[in-house]
Amino acid sequence: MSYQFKQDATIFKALCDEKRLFILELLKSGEKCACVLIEKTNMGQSALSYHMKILCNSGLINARQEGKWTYYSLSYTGSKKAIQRLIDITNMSS
Amino acid sequence: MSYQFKQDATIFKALCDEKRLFILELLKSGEKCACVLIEKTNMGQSALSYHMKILCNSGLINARQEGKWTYYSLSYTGSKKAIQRLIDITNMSS
DNA sequence: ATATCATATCAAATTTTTTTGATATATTCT
DNA sequence: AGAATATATCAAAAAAATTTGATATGATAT
Repeated sequence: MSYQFKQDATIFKALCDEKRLFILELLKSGEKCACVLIEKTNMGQSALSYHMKILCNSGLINARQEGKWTYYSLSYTGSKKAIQRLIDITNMSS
Repeated sequence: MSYQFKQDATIFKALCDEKRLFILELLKSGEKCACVLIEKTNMGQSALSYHMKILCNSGLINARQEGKWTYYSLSYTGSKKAIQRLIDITNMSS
């Protein structure tokens, strides 16, 4: 399998889980601290950390460290790229 | 988790596997019979059938029966919907 | 310096997804 | 009708993803 397929799979893997979709939904209203996400999602701390890593690796979100807190936000660039890839994959560019 | 998250997860689940991305790539050049996909993907028959079911359920592809053959093709409607959902999820509509 | 807090990482347990081989079903061919 | 073919489905095995609890790391507060 090509590098492109691997890359694309990583992007859409991030989107194929309901909990991660809920996290993205929460981020639509703006940057959130991990602690807020833990609270709103009712997830354990390490489970949230696991999901945030998958989301970060996909490029769909950005992480920012501030002291002992980590803030997450939707990535404009990552989102644009994901949409473009989906358009390509589904042949909707032609 | 809401119905919408479940629906969206089903769409992106279809896209998070390299083999399914390869199948979609093959379909970009037009409708293909299952037997052709088996050949080009080097998959077992039942494995292909499994993946095609996931792709069909996502709405991204259409299946058409003709005699003993099944033909698959990209779904324009499904693709458009998937792209729209991704735009929504990533807040790129605003 | 020590204690506390937020988050990351690890390993084991659990759950979900995928593969494989066998069988079922429906269609065509003889 | 009986044989052959294409695909779907099932159940078991294998592989991958997720959860959980414990521990590590690094920052702030006392």
